[in-house]
Amino acid sequence: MPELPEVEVVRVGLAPAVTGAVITAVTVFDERSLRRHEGPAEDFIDRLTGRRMLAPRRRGKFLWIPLLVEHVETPFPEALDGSAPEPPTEAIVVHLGMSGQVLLRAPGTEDLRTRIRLEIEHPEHGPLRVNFVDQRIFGSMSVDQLVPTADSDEWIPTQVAHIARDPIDPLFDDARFVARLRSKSTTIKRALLDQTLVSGIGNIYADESLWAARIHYDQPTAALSAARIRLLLTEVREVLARALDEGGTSFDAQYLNVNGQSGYFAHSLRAYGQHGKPCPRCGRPIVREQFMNRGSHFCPRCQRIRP
DNA sequence: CTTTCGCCCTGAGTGC
DNA sequence: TGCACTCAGGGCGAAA
Repeated sequence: MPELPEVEVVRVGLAPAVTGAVITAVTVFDERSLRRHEGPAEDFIDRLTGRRMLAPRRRGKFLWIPLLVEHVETPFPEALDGSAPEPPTEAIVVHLGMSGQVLLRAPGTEDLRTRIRLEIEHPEHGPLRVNFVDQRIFGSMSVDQLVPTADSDEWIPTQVAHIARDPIDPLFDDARFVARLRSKSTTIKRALLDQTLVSGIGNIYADESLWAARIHYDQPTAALSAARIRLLLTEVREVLARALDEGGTSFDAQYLNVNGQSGYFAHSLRAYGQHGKPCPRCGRPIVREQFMNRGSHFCPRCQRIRP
């Protein structure tokens, strides 16, 4: 399941190939991968063909590539006097969902279950192919408008505007996160998975972070001290940083990074998928329980609900 | 308003 | 061997 580290690996891998490149052709093999695009496939294709891409950006699990404005006719008279170039107003937004992959390929390369394909031309690297592959089709590509953020100079896609900053974002507000958690009537894993509170965390890194912080997944957040939430944030960052160091962790063998290389680093997981195996801290078997229609893995000795 | 729930989706794996 | 069934879960709209 691609979470923040996997998406960041894709962003970093994609950056040198797409930044400055022009999209020369677009093929949509499965319109279901455009579920987040407003408009038909023809609109998606028309908006992208001929456009030049800028450096890819990311927030949480969302990835987007801003598109340079290259109008033949100048829309605003004041731009005629050689003023600064227009900032990008649109972007390609990519979400990998459960099984999405962005594969950077030589021209002509085919990949099984390619849903969308971009042919691009880079000024230095020449022609390349970007295959968006997605087995379960929970992921998507779309063209979206960029809108200003309230707390910085950057612009983000409208689809991403409601998503909170992620824990490794320098502008992530720890104090605000603590305050929001403590004021909610919810439990901690729900909160970690709520992308409007903190983004980028999915089921794997939620379980890993909670194990590291010794917090039970169903612990009510209102009963957590500010210090304990701050400890959890520290562990979240530690877990994400370790996964980033390893190039993006995923238990899912089908996860491939941008070059098609496997990103499988299951050996670093301490709780997720480890049910029946001894807890690396106390030796008691890790337990798996159903929670929110997904699996929750935890140590029943180290992680207990506190009043 | 806040919180929870159900749906989307497919191929690998399992059991009879 | 073949077939029916289960499982994985991110995000979002609708319901409570």
